[in-house]
Amino acid sequence: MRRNAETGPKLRMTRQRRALLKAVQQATGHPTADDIYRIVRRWLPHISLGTVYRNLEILSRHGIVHKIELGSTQRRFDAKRPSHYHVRCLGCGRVEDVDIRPQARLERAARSATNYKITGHRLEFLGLCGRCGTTDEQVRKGAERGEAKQAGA
Amino acid sequence: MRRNAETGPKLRMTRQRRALLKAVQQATGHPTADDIYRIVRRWLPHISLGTVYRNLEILSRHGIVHKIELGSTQRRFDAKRPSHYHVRCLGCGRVEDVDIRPQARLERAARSATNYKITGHRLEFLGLCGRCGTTDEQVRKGAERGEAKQAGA
DNA sequence: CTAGATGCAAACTGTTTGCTCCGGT
DNA sequence: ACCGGAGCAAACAGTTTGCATCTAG
Repeated sequence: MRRNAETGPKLRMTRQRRALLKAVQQATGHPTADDIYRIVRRWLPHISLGTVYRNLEILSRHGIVHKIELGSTQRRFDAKRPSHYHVRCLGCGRVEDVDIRPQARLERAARSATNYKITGHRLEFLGLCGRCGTTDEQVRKGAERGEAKQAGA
Repeated sequence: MRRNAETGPKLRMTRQRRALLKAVQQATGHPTADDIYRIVRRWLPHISLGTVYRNLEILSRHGIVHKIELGSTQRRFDAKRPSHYHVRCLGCGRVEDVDIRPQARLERAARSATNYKITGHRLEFLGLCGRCGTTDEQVRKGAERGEAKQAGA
């Protein structure tokens, strides 16, 4: 099943596709596939998780939603927006946007430091959110769960 | 089994632990747990994958090896070295180091842009390695496999 | 009408864990 | 001798896939 990533076969706008899109857009933060599944089931109780994954994948391939693959093994998605960076709370795992403009200079630097054709970059900050930052307890819990804690990975 | 992430109980230097360490250090690039498993079995044919994971986790908790969790859902490890950045080839998936010093300014910027206690960051570049950069074919393959391709995730 | 999409369930991959026996210190 | 560690297998979480059936265009 050869398929060109850019143009692909024609997409059909099905009920579930529309619902998925709506869910991703209305979801605050950066929902996981499962979060989205739960939301969409409010409108389409019989939608299957497979459909959610399939569509999230397709939509992200078409640049309509954005797939986030950083830290942890679980993916998160968000409505496609201009590139931006994220913070991940080491305590509770939540992910939020960081309002810093993408630094083209980083890619320039990487370009001259490697022999790769650099096409992009991902930057994620690690730390403690307001809620978790006060207790500190969760950091250890996080560390025990195996969440990374050092910089510059 | 409460366990302090920083100090922990005393570590025992077992045969398999030593082998694991050796494997991580001698492995070129950034091996996955499974790569390491294969290497170590050359010396300890009966070591179990569980042991590999357990130790990699422990060693990384103690800052002896470095766990990389970026892109893809599979983890990679390397011998602990000063923090550094990585490039991931969108064609073949290989991961290499990028020789750029960690940018403290990024964390400073994130600190003022959020209300998180920022403790670190991870930066990964995406692109095509020398081998894949020429064909371009693999990019589409990568896209089909679902590898991300846009920046600033 | 028909290629593409869905639902469902089974399969997979990578990782974690319970348990019992083993071996560093 | 003690207690952390090893081996093994079963359990998990997240994601993917095969197949028969449906549906948007």
